[in-house]
Amino acid sequence: MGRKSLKGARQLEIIKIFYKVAKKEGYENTSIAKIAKVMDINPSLIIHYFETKEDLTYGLIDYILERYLLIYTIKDKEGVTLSDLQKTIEMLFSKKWNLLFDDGLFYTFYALAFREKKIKEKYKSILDSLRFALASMIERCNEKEFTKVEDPKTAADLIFVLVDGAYFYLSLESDKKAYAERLHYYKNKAYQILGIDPLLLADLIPAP
Amino acid sequence: MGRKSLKGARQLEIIKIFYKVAKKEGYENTSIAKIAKVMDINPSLIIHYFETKEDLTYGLIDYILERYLLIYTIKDKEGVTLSDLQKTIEMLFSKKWNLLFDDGLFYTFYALAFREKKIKEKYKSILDSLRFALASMIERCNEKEFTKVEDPKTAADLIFVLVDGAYFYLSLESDKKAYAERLHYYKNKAYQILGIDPLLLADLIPAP
DNA sequence: AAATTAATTGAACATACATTCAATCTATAA
DNA sequence: TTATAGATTGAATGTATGTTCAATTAATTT
Repeated sequence: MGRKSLKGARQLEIIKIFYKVAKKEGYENTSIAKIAKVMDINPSLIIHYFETKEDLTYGLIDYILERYLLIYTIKDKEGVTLSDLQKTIEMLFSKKWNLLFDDGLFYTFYALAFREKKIKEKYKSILDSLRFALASMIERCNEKEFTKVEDPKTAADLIFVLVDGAYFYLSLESDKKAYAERLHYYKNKAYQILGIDPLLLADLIPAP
Repeated sequence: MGRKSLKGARQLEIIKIFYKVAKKEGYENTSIAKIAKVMDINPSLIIHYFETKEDLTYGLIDYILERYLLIYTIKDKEGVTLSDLQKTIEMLFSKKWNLLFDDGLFYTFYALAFREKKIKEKYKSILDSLRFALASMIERCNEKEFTKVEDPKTAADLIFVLVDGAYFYLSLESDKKAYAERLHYYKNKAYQILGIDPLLLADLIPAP
């Protein structure tokens, strides 16, 4: 008996507002009081659902990493086609995910990982699972002889190094044309690693 | 007449302690009061030399970026040899600079760049100058026919993408062996880009 | 209707923060 | 020696922080 618990739902609501405020004003400028004000609730209610601010922060990190994982949604099905692999590459080198999660916050918590082991492990496991997913996709493409990639795991790693390295620099680039050209260049490098001629797939690739 | 100004020297002292404390406890946990306590001076003295905390933070960022630039010290002289280029590559793929500046803080302020235009410009200009320096080094090696790199600028960019992308992932890797192996692999990729056979240079490269 | 469980509020807490201002101390030049 | 400019202190300010606790309100079951 008693009242139905809203814990899960309420926690998510709070995290979403936390995310929203932190995106706008920065994580370090986002207090429990601010979140409460935006939600028009009492700050102590937030403490009621998350015992400490630390817990709340971990909640936000999980939220962001889940969305980070979500954007790539690398297919796990058996019936992988070359077009699936290609769509994945296109996705990795697009900037669609900006709509799903904030780069600034992603890097903020990445920086935090250097001092907090828990966060480091979270990030590591997410990054690993993405690499693993891409590697097994390449493997299945190999099996069906769509590709002939020698070492799928190494190839997947290298592609992600390109992705991460490219965005690290390009996030600072304000010239949109330069941005697009560079990204396109690195994308072609990725296709090269896979032994795929991007010209053959031209129909599916939007012109740069 | 009057007293000699200590401004410059004192500012540097303060920044160095700021760096030290922030490295240990994180930027967001480092207050003016904490810095003052470590230095055994009054907090208001810090405000006297840096009008606001913002100014102090910019000072720290400049300090870190200067050191970041310093570690690479790409030679600017005319007499560039193949060994100079090679030393640069070795340096880029070593982790020596950990002694000079803290990765965690470097990424902390990198994350801040997403919200603060001034910081973004600082980072961009540092990253660009490194790329430019490497590109012109390659060019001079081309002139002397040590290398035959088609597009030195693009090659330099690509090498830095490898560096940045590799460290982005590897900073989360705690397995030292895996860390070293991966780094070595990406370094070889860099040599490949330059058309240099790393085996020919084996004497200068420490075994992985 | 009564009992129970959870949601929510509101007041209060100690603490830490960046910054201010006036006062004092100290080195240097005239 | 005296005037002066800068170094340094110390007290004070107002604001924001995370967290606590008791009190109240609302939903659900018996």
